[in-house]
Amino acid sequence: NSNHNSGIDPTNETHTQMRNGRLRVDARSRNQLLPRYWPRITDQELQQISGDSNSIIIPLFEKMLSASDAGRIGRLVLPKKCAEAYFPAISQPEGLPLKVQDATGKDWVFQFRFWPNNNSRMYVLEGVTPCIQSMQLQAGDT
DNA sequence: GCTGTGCATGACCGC
DNA sequence: CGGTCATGCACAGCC
Repeated sequence: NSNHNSGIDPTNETHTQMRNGRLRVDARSRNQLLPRYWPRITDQELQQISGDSNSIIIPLFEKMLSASDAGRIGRLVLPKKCAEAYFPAISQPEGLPLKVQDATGKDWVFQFRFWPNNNSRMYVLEGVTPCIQSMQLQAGDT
């Protein structure tokens, strides 16, 4: 778990909630992300995901899928701060292919890229349709 | 037509 | 009121 981070005050609210196994909010997420993207996975769910592996899994962010995320376009919009905090830095719009592993150990490859948007960027994952269909994800799912 | 790509637009929300 | 992001939409290829 993330308690190895010495910056966490053991008496604060986040820690208490984690001890109760009810709500986990990683300290870095609290600092950088809007509350709507805070990971809300429970310790119990996290333990189920990690299974028997020796991996330490640190929740970074969660997103509720929009209709267009889960639709047929196959593109999932990434919240900008989430992408820039936790994904590789990309300087070209074409971005990078990202290989990611789901909780069952299955590998997926998504293209992590961005579009120019006003004077900023919109980050997206392309090629998510196989994953979304395989997991039968719908709008509103996390 | 239809479908995918690349961006534009505008509602919405946090400040 | 400025930035974000869900979705609109024009354009290009293709059938």
